Amino acid sequence: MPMDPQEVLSLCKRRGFLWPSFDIYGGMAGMYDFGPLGVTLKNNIENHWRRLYVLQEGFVELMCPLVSPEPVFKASGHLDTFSDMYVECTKCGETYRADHLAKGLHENPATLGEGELGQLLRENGVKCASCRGELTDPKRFNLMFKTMVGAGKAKPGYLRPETAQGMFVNFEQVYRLGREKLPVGAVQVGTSFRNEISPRQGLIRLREFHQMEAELFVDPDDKTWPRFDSVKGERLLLFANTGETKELTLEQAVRDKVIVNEVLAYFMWLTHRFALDVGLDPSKMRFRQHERTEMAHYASDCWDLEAELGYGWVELVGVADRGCYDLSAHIKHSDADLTAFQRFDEPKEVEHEAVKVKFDVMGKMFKGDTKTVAEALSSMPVESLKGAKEVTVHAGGRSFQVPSECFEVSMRKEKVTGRKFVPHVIEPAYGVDRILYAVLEHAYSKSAKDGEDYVTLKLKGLVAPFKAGVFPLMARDGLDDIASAIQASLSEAGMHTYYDDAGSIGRRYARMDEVGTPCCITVDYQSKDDGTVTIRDRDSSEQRRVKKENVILAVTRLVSGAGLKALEGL
RNA sequence: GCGGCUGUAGUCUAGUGGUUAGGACUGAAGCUUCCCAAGCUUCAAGCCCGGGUUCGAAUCCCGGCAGCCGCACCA
Repeated sequence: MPMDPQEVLSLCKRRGFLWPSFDIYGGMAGMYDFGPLGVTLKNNIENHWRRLYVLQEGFVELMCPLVSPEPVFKASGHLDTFSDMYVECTKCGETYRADHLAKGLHENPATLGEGELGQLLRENGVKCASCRGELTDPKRFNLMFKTMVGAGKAKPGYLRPETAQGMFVNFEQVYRLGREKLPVGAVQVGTSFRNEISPRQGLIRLREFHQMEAELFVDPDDKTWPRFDSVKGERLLLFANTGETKELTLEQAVRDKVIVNEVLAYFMWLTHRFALDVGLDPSKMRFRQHERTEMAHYASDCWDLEAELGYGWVELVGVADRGCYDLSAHIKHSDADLTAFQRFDEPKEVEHEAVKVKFDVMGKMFKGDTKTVAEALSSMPVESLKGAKEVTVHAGGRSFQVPSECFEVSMRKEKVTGRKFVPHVIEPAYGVDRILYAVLEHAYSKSAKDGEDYVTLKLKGLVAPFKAGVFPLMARDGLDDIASAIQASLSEAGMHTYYDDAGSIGRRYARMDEVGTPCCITVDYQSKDDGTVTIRDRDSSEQRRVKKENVILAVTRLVSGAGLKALEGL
């Protein structure tokens, strides 16, 4: 039975995980405040992710500004493709994507400006599809928040719609700091912004949200990953865009070309691993391959990790092979050298056919155009020049007839010490808020106790905000002193705990169950006699006695999911 | 952004154009040597915001904001 998200969100507010922002001023759609438990849960999720990507896989972490100058998004394509033009019906108010209406009227309507597009629609007499009413002029709506940086001659700036660009524009630094070797990867964990038209569904579509993105720069001719072998027998459930659904080992998936390459497969596996670690239910998870039409045009393959939630199947993570698109775009717009260089073991003598321009002949013929023509000629494929009496060269918007006296094609020897290339990018992009919500929903468990609903959040110890509750059975007779000392020792050991001496013991257990605390320590009268305390496991609600000096060890074991039997001898 | 539905303490909810908006849970203080939301006493907390109609509006109307559903959107 699907969970009602309202119920989960209600618990989130009640217990201090998160709630809609700016409530006292009427609220603002698409914005959420994180409360004490939500912040801790988010930190725990993010830190585990760092453990995998930074510690285990060796990515380096960056932190870049949220506000970026316009050229960044001109290069990335966000300025053009992230903004859509709309027209509205003046009669019934229906809105349409202007470029969709212009389909068939122009070969590429997406390239037109507001004015041109408006004119095109008017000339062709396009009317509202539902009521035949007149349409307004196209209006641009960009999903990026715009601002101005500085006063006076202020420059436009945009709140970043993804963290990825920070890694791309810093490729030179990342490559250099990685000692100029590939593969090299960078990650960024932080806030991004999209001015969504209609935010919906709680944490699923926010205007201000959190991402954990990794950009792995690889040699296009070597899309392998050193740790692949250790996981190649692991299985993933794959919904391919061919319509087939298969459970395959990573090795099979790569061999059968279901997944385009090894490194992509590896990071899909790592994503799966991460999802299990933070407590997502494997029976409500799948990888879905993007349809060819849905994939960005430059991507060679893209898979989403989806989770089944009360909202349906929701994308949590996208793992894409983005080819050389991002770095090439920044090379083109910035003129920076965002390439990698692979030195050969031995320099190679390479012989190849090359065009040699005879400037003496050409200069007399083309005068001031010589340079332009020569450059264009040199960049033409050698095959098209060989044996030709005359070739047509297009340069500077003009055509030139160049006779063969002006050049010759000959073998040329070159010493090549290595190859220079634009790395390809493998991008695993995680949506923190969606993952956090999915973790909560998958952990949400309701049972009947004395005819009433009893809610337990079965969070993994790894992500649980509190690792243990610490209670004196009675807040007197010295039980409270013992309990306080135990809490202090757990804090010192780095564990976030919750001390509670109020109300009945069952109520205190219930409070902890509802926020997913894996275990509770209770100091009772026996503790005074023999120095033991009880430790209760959340999911079974059973308890064991352990010596109070072993409490840290006991909590550590329960948090790691070892179960009560791991407490033998403590 | 469009259309439909909705908005009462932290949560769930009752409510009639008319006195002090009712209940449950939660929360707080206390009592009860008290291990699974027990019991008792006391307390705190609410009509989304702004206009209008009316002698009088939580209730009717309009606008805004927010939520849900559908459409559109989701590089």
